[in-house]
Amino acid sequence: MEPRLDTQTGYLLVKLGALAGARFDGVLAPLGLRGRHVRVIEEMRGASHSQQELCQATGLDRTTMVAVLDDLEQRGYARRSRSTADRRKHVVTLTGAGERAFKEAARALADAQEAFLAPLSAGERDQLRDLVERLRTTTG
Amino acid sequence: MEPRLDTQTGYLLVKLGALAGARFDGVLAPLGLRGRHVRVIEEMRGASHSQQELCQATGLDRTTMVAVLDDLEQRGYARRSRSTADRRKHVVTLTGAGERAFKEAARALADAQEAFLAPLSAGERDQLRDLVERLRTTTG
DNA sequence: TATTGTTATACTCTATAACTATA
DNA sequence: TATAGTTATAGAGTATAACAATA
Repeated sequence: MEPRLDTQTGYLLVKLGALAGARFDGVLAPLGLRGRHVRVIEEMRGASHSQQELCQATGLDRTTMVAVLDDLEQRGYARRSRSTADRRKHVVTLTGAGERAFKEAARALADAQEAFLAPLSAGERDQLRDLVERLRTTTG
Repeated sequence: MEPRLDTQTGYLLVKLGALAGARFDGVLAPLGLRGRHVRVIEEMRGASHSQQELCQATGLDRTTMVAVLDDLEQRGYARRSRSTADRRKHVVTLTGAGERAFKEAARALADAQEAFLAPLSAGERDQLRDLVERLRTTTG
């Protein structure tokens, strides 16, 4: 007899990932953000990028990027301006408010992660991180 | 400076879970099944159930269950019949073809999991399974 | 002709609610 | 009136393709 699917590592990984994702979404929601916004902002920090470059860095497609930047611009977290070098491109820059929003989001996410991993000891968390990272870089 | 989000355990867990889910979906697709179908079939094995009971066992809601059972019935993997005890209920039973399809799917999933976890040693897989399981039962 | 950003369209999912047939 | 199953509808999410402006 086959072992129950829901006792297997693969299934557990899928479920745990979904659970973690929901937690993180829930933490960002009160800030009016979603994961993708945070990832895009993180990418913008320190330097300006074209939308194209942001797409490559984050893996979002360009139509999604338009919507994300619309959101960020509307909240005053980012600004778009035409590139003088290539007028097809938009130079996207992070505002001070955007930087502050990122810090707040990063803190909230770190707290949520801390709570999520709380059942494990420090050593076990390191183990988990190592195993997961290796799977992701090797398998994925 | 904050550490990159994509180097953190929580983020890695979310991504790895999504990756594993995509793999498993990909393995089931050629069989014309999705995860939910397999979970429902697994629940039906050995005993008959009402749709309601299948919903409780799998966490699917009843409108989704209708679609899943439509699929399974169309493929000849399941049959619905009126309960004589309570004619509102459908007694759902697994067919021989359904049982065979389940075995095939379970094997394909086991192979996919094996490949997915291949970068880890047997001991590390046990570790991973233990850590993930504990997180899921404690945190989730 | 190709590229950047944008908009429009269509498709999938899901969640809700309305409907039927029984109880 | 409540329950089991079904169907219909609407909303969000995503992916594709068409479009405008530059190059």
